[in-house]
Amino acid sequence: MFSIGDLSRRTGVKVPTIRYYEQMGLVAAPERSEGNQRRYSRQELERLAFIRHARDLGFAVEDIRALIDLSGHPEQPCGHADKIAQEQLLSVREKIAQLKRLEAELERIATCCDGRTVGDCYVIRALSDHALCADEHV
Amino acid sequence: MFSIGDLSRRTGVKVPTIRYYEQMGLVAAPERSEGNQRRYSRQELERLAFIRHARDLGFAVEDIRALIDLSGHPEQPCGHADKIAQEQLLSVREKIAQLKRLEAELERIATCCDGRTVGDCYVIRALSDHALCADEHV
DNA sequence: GTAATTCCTCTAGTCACTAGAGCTTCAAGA
DNA sequence: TCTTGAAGCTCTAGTGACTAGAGGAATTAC
Repeated sequence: MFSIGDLSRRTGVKVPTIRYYEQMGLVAAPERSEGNQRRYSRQELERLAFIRHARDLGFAVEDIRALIDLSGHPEQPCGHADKIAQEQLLSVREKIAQLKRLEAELERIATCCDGRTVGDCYVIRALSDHALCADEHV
Repeated sequence: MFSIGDLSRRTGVKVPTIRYYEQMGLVAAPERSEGNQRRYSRQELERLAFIRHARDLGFAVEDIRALIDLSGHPEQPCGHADKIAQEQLLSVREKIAQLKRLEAELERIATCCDGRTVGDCYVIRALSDHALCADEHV
């Protein structure tokens, strides 16, 4: 039996976050001690580790809920789980592409400034005048 | 004189967002028409464009507030503006690195699944068992 | 003159937590 | 056994950067 603090240390999920997940229905409400404190089993530890892992990978809470539902039905075809993962991969790739565009422009902006005062600061000018942008971001 | 809708169309910032920026003090409260509708000058259009541009580049509202303050004092040294931009560049690079790690793992997870049911679905198994991860993400 | 569009304020919701107040329980040492 | 300090409890409210909707007023186009 683990206390909520044990669970937190073992999974790296903060204590208030565990309680929040319980409220959201992502983890079930566990047993309680005589003094009303949460007591978790190994199964619940594993589920929380699953959630942590999926959150680390950027899955939304709703996706995780779907994946948990799926994992409770091991006889079903797994196309759905696959689809969720594929979509997540796509969205990560989009974010990377977007951030790379930003990186390029920020590089240009942040390394060009050789002015001495704000009046001729390239950062400020570049932000004021979109025409200075090499290409459209977003 | 522009209505809030004109401003929105010209800058690409949504109408409620413009009002939100006003509430946050990022743009000044503009003049009003006889019927109490907002009327903006070209100067305010430009400031909003500046904000839009900075947001596109991922600057936080607080950063933008600092940049606006700076741009109001053109005689000051621009080290601060430069610093904000440099920090933003660093944080974008960190995000890219992080997302690339996620991409790699998701790729592995999402392309390996040749199981037919959830019971042997690689997606679910990989999420359940962190040991299947090639390397630590986060 | 009227109808459609745009505008107004206000409250509340989004996501995934995080912080804090005020209280109770638990575990370890004396 | 007592005490003390850490950890737990519930509850409300705050974060960032918007977004949605209600209910009404002003503006614009025909």
